[in-house]
Amino acid sequence: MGLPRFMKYLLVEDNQELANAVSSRLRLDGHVIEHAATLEDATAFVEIGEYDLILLDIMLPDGDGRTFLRNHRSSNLDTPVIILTARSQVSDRIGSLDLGADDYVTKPFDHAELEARCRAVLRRKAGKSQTVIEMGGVVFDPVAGAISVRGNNVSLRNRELRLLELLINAPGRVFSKQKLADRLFSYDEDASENAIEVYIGRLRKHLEPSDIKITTLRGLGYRLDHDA
Amino acid sequence: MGLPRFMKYLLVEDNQELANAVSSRLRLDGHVIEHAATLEDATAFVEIGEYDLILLDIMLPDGDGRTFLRNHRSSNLDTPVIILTARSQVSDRIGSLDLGADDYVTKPFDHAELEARCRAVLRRKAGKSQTVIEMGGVVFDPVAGAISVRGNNVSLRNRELRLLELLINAPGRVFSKQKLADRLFSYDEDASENAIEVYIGRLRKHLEPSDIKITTLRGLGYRLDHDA
DNA sequence: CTAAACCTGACACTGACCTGACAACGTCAA
DNA sequence: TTGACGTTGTCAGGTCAGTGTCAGGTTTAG
Repeated sequence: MGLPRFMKYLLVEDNQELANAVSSRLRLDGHVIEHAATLEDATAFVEIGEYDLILLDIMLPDGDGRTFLRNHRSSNLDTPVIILTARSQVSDRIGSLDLGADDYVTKPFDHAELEARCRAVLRRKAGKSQTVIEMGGVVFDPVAGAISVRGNNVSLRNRELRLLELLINAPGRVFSKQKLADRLFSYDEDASENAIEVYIGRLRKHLEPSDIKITTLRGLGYRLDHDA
Repeated sequence: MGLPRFMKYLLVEDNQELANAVSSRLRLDGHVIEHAATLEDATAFVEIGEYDLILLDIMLPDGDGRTFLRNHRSSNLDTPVIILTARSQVSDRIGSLDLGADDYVTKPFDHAELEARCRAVLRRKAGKSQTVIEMGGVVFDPVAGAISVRGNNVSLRNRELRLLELLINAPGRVFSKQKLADRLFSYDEDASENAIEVYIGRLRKHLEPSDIKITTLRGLGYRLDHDA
């Protein structure tokens, strides 16, 4: 990777525990992290320093993270921003689209996943801001929560969308049904594993015209593949 | 590959029976296990010794395992942590990912599965996201659940894959049929030793075009060799 | 040479997975 | 409130890939 090795991050997050965990993780890789717990702090930080990447929580004690993002963009600053958002309805994301978020990660997240996203965004920064994921005839816009297959807009339901989101962000990787269920359902919902099978089926139907297919690995899980 | 063969584990678990089972199991592979039954003990252990991997129960008599995890992370220690959690505590294990756990296993678990997770995490740690193992024309990608032999993708079944994983992680080491059976099958499955012979045969067939051979040592077991 | 250990093609079975149908639930407008 | 509508998870029935056993053949140690 031709990227500079060490980056400077700004983490805007009010949950102290989560902030500590993320910070210490990223520091292990040699990055510099500064942490703001409020919008006010974040604004102050940005005025003083320069950052390579901003990790931004949406729900903050003194306001909506999107206001920050909007102000940031209107100051003509192109620092890439990754949104940290709670397990959410699609509607939460709509609106971030025009504000110029570069990517988003839904809590809870694997740290490996967060790191991967950061690297991806930083790599992209060399070129232009690209938020949509395109693959095998499928265009997936995570921030808007919409997909199109071979040019046709397809409206996915909430669960289908989130399932696709999980799979397409790690193509070629196996997800056990257990893991998918953990990510799709919150703890008070107890859905059977069959629910996952059903959703995989529904999603497959939507993806039929594309070159993306979801492979079943019996006893292991599912994997999204891009067949040539 | 490249990994030290013997690791030092810290097991934090208050259930004595389970702790013994896990310990003795891992010791069979030559690893060193230290066992802490309380948060207090665990903290003491971590202050004194260095560990390659920590297995951490969430519910402990003197507090929540996540407290430990949080402290551990904020001390900038990057020892990988795998959470052990009961099936019902879904929210626990999800939240733990945010706190910097590397993986989680739900009780009750197969020992085979626990071992697989441990290997995966250790590999990830050592190889900096280089998770694939390459050897004698065989590329083994545990995350994708796939292998390729001389460039051709080969789809292995669940059991074949796990058998290969065991062998390729310790090339040159002899595994008795008994040991392989222990690793491949859980307690409630009682397969004959012949099943192992069958799987070895099937795996050999897949590996035929490669430079990897599985050698039979009569009366002792099997060994994976890389012949020049 | 003999017995034990190992190999392997064939086969039956089980349970993991798929899918159409449906009921429960929430939403929205009237 | 009512009813129409979209979404969601369960269920039951069917399919089939993966699995382990077996029987008979082959190899090896002593």
